Amino acid sequence: MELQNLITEQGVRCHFEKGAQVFKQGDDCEYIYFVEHGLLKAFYVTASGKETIKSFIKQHSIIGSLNAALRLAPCTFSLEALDSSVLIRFPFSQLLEESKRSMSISQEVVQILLGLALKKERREFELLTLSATERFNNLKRADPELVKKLTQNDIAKYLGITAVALSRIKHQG
Amino acid sequence: MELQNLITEQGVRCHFEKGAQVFKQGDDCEYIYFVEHGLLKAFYVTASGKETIKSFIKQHSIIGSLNAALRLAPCTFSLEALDSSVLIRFPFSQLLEESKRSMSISQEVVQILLGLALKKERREFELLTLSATERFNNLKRADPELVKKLTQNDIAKYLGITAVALSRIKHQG
DNA sequence: GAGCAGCATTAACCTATGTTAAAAACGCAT
DNA sequence: ATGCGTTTTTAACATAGGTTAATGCTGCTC
Repeated sequence: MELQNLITEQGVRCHFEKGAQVFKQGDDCEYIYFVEHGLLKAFYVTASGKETIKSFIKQHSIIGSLNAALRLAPCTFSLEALDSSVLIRFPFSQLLEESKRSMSISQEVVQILLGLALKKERREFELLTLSATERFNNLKRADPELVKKLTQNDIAKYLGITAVALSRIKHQG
Repeated sequence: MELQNLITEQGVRCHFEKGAQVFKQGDDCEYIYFVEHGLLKAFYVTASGKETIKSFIKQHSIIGSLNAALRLAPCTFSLEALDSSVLIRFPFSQLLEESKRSMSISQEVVQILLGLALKKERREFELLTLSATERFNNLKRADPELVKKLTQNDIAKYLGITAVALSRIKHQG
């Protein structure tokens, strides 16, 4: 857990109230954030103003816009606290530097990226092959606690449908 | 390019004719494959028999089922040659071992995983926020050559729609 | 160049989800 | 408990995409 120590010791702890934005789509933000506690949502807003949620971020996960962290482009999504949250911010470039110096950090980075890739693959699978109803049932099964905490609106935006459609799904025969 | 050498020298070269399956959904397959040349598709088949394409794999990319490679579960998708293809197969566990021994290999693995995560993120974004028409236009823009080579059916399965719907999209006003 | 196989298009109808708007339920502050 | 703002549900209608089946096109093979 060398990486954990590095981030906790050298990172900057930031507090965000419910509703506060950590970064916004279009920002330059070269940090990654470790969630000490709280709950957040990462979401896209399309040109027409429609919001869709990429993922919910819980305690002890790491989040950041890869595009922005790698300095390839501005953030592709926004990050907002759904509950009062404490994050530790750490420059991604520094993480990559450290990973070049320390074998064990490099290994931890590999593990984190593998975990990320697995999660993204599961999400891609669901979006590509399941109906909204099936995706909703999956989410309830995978994380019932989370479903209880969220508004219908945020659940719907995560599933890629509207709150109206979600309400129909929940009450259909 | 230490990793490249490792794979080319110690991996096993395999030839697949058009239509041949490299591995099938449900298989145990702990290898990753480097595509020396050719074109392949990675796809899911649902319980009801519907096929959806996860990605097309071109020359010089690396492909494998992460779930299977990490020995967490059987392959979640199948891999099939769309053209006669030459792949070099390499055990994923060995790659992780080597990456523990060599800093530069570990760094290359990080780079590959970062690239993979970026690609998955783009795909997730498209599936979540764009209509089938927009996804089709994106694909044409991003890789017109690929679009020319594929059948309408495979393009549709990649977009998450049917060939009938794709035909409508192409010919609509 | 006739016949066949595989792919692409078209048409008709069906279903899931979107949109808008109104009504109902809930949750908090006083 | 009352009232207000927010969230959820319901309803009515619109649209994208699915399903099935028929038709048309392309390129082989003989």
